[in-house]
Amino acid sequence: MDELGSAAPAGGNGAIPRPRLEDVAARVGLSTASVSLVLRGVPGPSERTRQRVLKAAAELGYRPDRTASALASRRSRLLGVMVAIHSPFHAELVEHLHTAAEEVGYDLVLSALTPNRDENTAVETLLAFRCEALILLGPLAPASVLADLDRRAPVISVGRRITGAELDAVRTADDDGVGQIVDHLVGLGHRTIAYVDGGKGVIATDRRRGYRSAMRRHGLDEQIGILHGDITEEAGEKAGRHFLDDGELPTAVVAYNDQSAIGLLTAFRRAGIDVPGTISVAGYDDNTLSRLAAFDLTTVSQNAEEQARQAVTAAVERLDQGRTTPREIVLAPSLVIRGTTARPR
Amino acid sequence: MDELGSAAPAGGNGAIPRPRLEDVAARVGLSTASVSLVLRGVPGPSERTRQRVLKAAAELGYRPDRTASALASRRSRLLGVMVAIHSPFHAELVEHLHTAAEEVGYDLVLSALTPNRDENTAVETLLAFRCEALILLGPLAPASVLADLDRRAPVISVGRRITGAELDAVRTADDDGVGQIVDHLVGLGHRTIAYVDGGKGVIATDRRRGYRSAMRRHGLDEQIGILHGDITEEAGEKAGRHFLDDGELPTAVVAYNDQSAIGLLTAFRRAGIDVPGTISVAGYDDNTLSRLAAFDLTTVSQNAEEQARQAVTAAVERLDQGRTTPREIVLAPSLVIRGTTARPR
DNA sequence: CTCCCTGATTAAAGCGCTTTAAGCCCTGGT
DNA sequence: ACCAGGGCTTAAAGCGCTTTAATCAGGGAG
Repeated sequence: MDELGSAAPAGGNGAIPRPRLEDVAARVGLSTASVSLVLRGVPGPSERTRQRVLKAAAELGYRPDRTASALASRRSRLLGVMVAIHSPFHAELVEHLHTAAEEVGYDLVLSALTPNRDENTAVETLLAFRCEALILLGPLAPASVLADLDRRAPVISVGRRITGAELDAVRTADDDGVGQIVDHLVGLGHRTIAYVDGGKGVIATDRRRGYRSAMRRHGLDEQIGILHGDITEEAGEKAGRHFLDDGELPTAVVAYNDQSAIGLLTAFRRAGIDVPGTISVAGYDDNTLSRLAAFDLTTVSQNAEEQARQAVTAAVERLDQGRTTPREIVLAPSLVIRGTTARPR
Repeated sequence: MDELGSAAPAGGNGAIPRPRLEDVAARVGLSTASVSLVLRGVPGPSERTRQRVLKAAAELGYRPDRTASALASRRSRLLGVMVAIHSPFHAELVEHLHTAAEEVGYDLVLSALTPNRDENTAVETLLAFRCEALILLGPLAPASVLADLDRRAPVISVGRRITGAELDAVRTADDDGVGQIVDHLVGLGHRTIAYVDGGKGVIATDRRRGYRSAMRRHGLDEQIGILHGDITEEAGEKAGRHFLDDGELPTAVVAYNDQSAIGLLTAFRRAGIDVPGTISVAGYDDNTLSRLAAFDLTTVSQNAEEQARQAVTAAVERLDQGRTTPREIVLAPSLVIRGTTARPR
């Protein structure tokens, strides 16, 4: 196919330069201006011209040079996404961000967060690429830093509540999510429902609050029991062993997240305690692990797709529709009932 | 801090433009040429000039515009990485690619592969960003397509063996990896060692071959037993049930990958069969799951860090050192012994 | 015929950088 | 006193595109 000498430069070194707008223009005997208009689908050029240009471009294998057009148009049409590359949940968000962005004519630049690459580097990279807006997945930086950043480019925080800063934020109602779990368990007949905490972050605070108020709502104030924990599997395991040592098992345990819940499951199973026969366990996040048949964990889904969609919408509103007052979009999480919760006894 | 009006543009709409090279130059009364030289660390400018420029740039919060410099220098210093965003192994590779690239003065552009975003789009995006080389993680495209691509920009395939095409490839010796597992099991005293296959891909073929030849090497030709399977957890579970239905359990099972091995574990545990007491199980990949205490799976590590490093090196060799003949770099995988393998009986 | 549109096309001026060749100013040799 | 040479600095020409204002060819109206 494509037998024209037009084809391709060498990957080696003596590379033939890729075709430019000018080459396409020369081929059809038009100006680069016209070609540019056609290729961008701007109305103006006649139908005949349009066809000829399109044909020539295809024949030459022309691809616009993003860097050049970004420079000239002062618009990169790029959304920068900071992502913790190891997080399955972020992976899911990215997936949906891609499709949402494409629908509105934007492209994504991903900047990974790793043990050696902090939020600052990640963000500076995005800015260096001239991203027009920054979508930060689960940013940890203080609200004030994010606010400063927002002055350089619109910032949309995803998955984290921002307090005390005027910033766009998309998130799910974490307290509500935990509330749903508690409701579910109470509905099954549970009364002694313990909670394994997730530390001192904003999210952890919300979930803990959700647990507390749900318990109160059901008149189970007396049964409130919170164990220290964090975001890791180990924390869950430790909490599990704590329950076992204690002798007095609750009939259900809700964990801060899926990782922690899986730690609990591991501890219980190892001790020969049947889940959900003897004790019910629930997590939060609906991550890949929770879906494994080996765990089949009841959990709460954060609805990645909708969050992604809203984040892109927020960005577009600020970029193309001149919105300037910050917006907080809080979505309702949804309970995912699987095999680790059942009637007590 | 930073109380200069110099500070920051507005994230809203009436944004103050970011400082340009020219602004820095004006501030110190020099030409943009000099400032450019200083900022890039090119020798020439005097020490005094250097200091003044650096100071001014810092005061203005100047950040070079990648797009502009890429355009002007005809070098983007960008490596494009195609990554299956959902893969934990790829996440690890990306992490190390970042650090390796940074060491040689390159930056990464990630392009995600998702159910709705195929290899072609991913790659075209990278090219549109003017990436100088393409690092493809586990590409599925036919070798010929990759070879064509290589004509547009140097391609480095990671994790997959490329046959019949002149291309750079970095991978681990999959046959050797499985061989190591078999050796380990035989060393423990196992003789009936079954294998759950991974389908018909290049990698699956290599691993299967590794299993076969290792068994033969140990004079266990008679014991060779290969079950149909694929890359998923379900496949492992199915294989596990098959063993159970069959009645005749081998003393050890090696799975194509960790996912599949975890499926096996799930099936066995569910049936009340003790692992590794009654049967040993091993996977391949050393992914995040295998490390969970709940699984604690014996597996094979593909040494992400070294692969990443080699991939970047290969790219740099072609880009900056004019290497033009393709190179295949095959690394030795390493056995990771955990808790799912033990002496038989 | 002339004039004024209208629709199609394009010349030309950048976008924010890099890079090359030229320029300036000194110093030191003769 | 003159010139060569070295150390710094910079003017200016792009990089590959976009965009604005201007040009141009027709066509219908007057």
